[in-house]
Amino acid sequence: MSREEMATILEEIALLLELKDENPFKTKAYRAGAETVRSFPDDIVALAAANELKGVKGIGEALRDKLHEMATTGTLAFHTNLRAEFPSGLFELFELQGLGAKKIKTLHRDLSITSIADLKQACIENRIAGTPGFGEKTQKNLLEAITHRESHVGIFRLGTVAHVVEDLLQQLREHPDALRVAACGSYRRAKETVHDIDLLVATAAPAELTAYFTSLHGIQKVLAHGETKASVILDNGLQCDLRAVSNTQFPFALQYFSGSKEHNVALRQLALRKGWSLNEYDFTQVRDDAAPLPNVHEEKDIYQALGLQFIEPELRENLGEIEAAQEGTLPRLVEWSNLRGTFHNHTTESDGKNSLEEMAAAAQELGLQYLGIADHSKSSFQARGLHEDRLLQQVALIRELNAHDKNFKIFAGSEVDILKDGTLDYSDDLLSQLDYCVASVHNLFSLSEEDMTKRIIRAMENEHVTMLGHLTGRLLLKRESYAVNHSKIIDCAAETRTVIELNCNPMRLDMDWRWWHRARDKGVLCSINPDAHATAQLQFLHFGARLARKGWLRRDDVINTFSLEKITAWLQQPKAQR
DNA sequence: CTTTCTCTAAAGTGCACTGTGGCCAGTGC
Repeated sequence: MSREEMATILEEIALLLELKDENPFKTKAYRAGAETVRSFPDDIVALAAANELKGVKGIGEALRDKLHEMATTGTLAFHTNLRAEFPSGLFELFELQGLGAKKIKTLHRDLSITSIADLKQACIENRIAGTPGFGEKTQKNLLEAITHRESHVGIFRLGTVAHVVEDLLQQLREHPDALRVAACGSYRRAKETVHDIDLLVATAAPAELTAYFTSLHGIQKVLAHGETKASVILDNGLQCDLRAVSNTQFPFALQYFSGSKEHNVALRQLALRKGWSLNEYDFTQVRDDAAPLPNVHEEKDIYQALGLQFIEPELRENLGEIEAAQEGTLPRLVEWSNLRGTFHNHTTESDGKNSLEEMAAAAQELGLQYLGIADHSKSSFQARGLHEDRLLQQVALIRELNAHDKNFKIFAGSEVDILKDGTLDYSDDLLSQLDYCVASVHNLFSLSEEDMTKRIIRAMENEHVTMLGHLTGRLLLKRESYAVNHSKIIDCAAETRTVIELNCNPMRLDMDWRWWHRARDKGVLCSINPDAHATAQLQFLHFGARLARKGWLRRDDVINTFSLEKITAWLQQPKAQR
């Protein structure tokens, strides 16, 4: 049994105990146990099997025994028995906004509802309103939550698919007949969410490659399997297509299947003007007076033949990139390797999983020169936000650690809550003692657009606010953005010299890439921040770089490409002069 | 269920919002 499986079972037990109305602290202990298992810095499965978990914080006698049972037998009787008490469909009900254990229990007990499908039917038949604890409004809200969820079935976050895709690519590359391998489609264009994955392989033996592909590990179902194309559903429900083409067709197929559709339509029109037709396999002459066909070995040759600069995949949305490529004015996009540090990260002081020292070590290992620590402020109770004295202690510790290391620097900051009226959770005096500050909204999401915009603008006007955190608060495929006027925020950021964060936690990717081009043109600077709550999450910076590219950002538009010397001096300047 | 200012029993993030049902309960951050 894997570490992840053990953690998932503990989490499931927590849900089941909630349904049984157990002591809330008991359920919390199981959830905490799941987290401990996930982030344990050693081989916890082996330790559990050997019964050597005594003394691990958060794992007491009961969890120790259960982990031992799972690690040795592969199952847990306690869990199996508990599961048998409830229908399995109940679990999906937890995914609906507004439903928790208590209400699910009532729905199950009073209305025999055991799945989302049941619930939907009951809402439509008006059977929910009138049940104790449920009224007209709740029924309407539930129906909306179900609709919202349905419209997102089959959509996946970039962060969810990235490692699956990279794994499939690696397996394909290992096949001796695979000459070139690539992922295309919206994944290659770095869309924040994707519907499916398009893989491409150049080979002289297409049938062997498609057969190999359909037999790979992690495939739930084969939808179609032909000579040059195969479609499968992966274990996580994601559809994945493979196309096998010849080596000469490869650049055309790569270009074609990378899209976007709109970008390709515009490209084909350009080709027609030269007398060529462009499809997924080659150029062909369609007029007698056509120019001679170009030699194409790589994707960039296609763009060159059409009189264009090479257009990076992230930009291919037909949002001005073709015109810019004709004029030769495409930006040189920022790259992951340009990043020297990052600013919005948490530690165990608030809701992070790793200590200050561990986070700093991980950042160094990643090749960064500096790391900004921005734990939550006191109003974020749920995240164990820091009161003034704890923040000052943290600052002192950071100063002390910095004194020992000349090659790496920790910046002392805070993710300070923007309160309802736009004032901040700490005094100006305290904020002035920090190296920088990220200001974020964490509550009262239902304010009107006008009030929310005013609230955020007031915060940006504070001279101590270096940057604005996750502008819209969205959680991709889970929670809508709160209402906020992007244009006004961008204008204000330009005026007040407030940096806007590109929060690159794959759940957020906020501010949205569609706004960055405009912000950049107004002179707004970007900070790519992983919002890391654990050392491994510093890797989210990879997604950040890709989304920044998608937003047309160059190296100099992103402050965490600045060297340690430059960023140190930059932070010390008064905000108005940055 | 775990931890501890412990040795057997108590304490364990706390507030705001929504909607329902009569001044509270459930959910979410």
